[in-house]
Amino acid sequence: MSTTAHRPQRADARRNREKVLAAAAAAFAESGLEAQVEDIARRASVGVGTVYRHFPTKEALVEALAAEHFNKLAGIAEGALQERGDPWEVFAAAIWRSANAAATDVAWCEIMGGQPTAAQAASSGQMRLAAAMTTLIERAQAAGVMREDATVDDIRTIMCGFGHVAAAQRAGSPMQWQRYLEIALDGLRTR
Amino acid sequence: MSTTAHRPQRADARRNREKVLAAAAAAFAESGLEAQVEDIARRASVGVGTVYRHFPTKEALVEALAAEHFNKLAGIAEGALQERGDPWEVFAAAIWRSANAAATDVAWCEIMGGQPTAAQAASSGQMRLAAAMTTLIERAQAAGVMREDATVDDIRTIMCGFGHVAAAQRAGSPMQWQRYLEIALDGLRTR
DNA sequence: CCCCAACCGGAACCAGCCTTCATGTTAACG
DNA sequence: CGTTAACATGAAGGCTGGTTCCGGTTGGGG
Repeated sequence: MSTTAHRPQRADARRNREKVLAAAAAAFAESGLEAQVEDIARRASVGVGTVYRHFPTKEALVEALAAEHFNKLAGIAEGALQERGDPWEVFAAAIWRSANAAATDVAWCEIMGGQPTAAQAASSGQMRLAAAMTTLIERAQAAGVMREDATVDDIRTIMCGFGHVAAAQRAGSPMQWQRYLEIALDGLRTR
Repeated sequence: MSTTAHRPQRADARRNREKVLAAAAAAFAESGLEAQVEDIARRASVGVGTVYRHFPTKEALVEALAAEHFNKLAGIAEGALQERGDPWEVFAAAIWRSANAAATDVAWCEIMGGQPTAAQAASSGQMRLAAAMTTLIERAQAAGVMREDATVDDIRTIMCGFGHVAAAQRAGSPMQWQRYLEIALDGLRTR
């Protein structure tokens, strides 16, 4: 009565799960969150039913990818914690790295741009990201290179704006989000 | 064969058109662009068919309101052109006035945040807004109080981000868009 | 090799929402 | 007041896109 996992998971099932995840990542990256489940299934060479076997809902799929994204962002921020040098440069470089990672992925931008779901807010990636960012900010402020009143929420807000700008202008002027970041970062710096 | 307007428009028709427009403005302001046509009709005490008699499509209704909004923004910017005083203060005040006008109107924020449709881009409001903004920017730059490389497109981008931030966070922290603007404006200023 | 639970496929289903249309009503001109 | 074209109504239509479900398939333990 304890071995619920006598037949844990079939090999092909696991394989399909990965295919779906990869296909979803590609579809969302290209078309944003409005990519259709059927398109994802097609890319994975799988029926829609299979997608739903592995993820109860389209949103669950999004959530899974969002978690991945936030983990990557957390990784970038935590990496920056290790770096030596001018705290401002360290902070700014982390932001630029994050932006560059997200900019080519429409869904990633949209996730950053939208307000986080309950699931996201509680995800470990978000927590780690917020923690690392807080330290980066404090260090920069201690060195007197970042405005004293800046908070993690401000960064979140700026990155939210970034996400929208990058997602919205993927058709128009492609590099406008870089200008956006230049200006916003300048606004965070001490003068 | 010239008088196509023998019976130009019935009085009640004109009245209904206004009711629809007002109802749409209210519905969009409250629920954003995803407000439903049926809701608009209900608010106007009118059938959906009547809405479609006056506006061929929901999008046309949005377009009409968008034009109104851009005219208001143009008015604000042109008003600023008349003002005396530090060009930075004049510019910044115009931005704040615009933001405050839009912030309580979800659809307005979404319109600012989305990329402009062809119709919008060609609207007289947009043109006037861009023209006035350009002058405000040039004056500030001439006075040495705004970064030299700033352009109208940068302002557009920043206001696009603003729209999204304000619309996205209407549920969460309500005043975060103000922080956003503070920082972005600081980034535009000369240090 | 057999068998069964796990798994797959994709047509059918369903809900939300914009739009149309056939029918009934009304302003306004003569 | 009669006539008519303009107008209003809201149920029905149709499209889009997520989700379900059942008949068929298959991995893998015995």
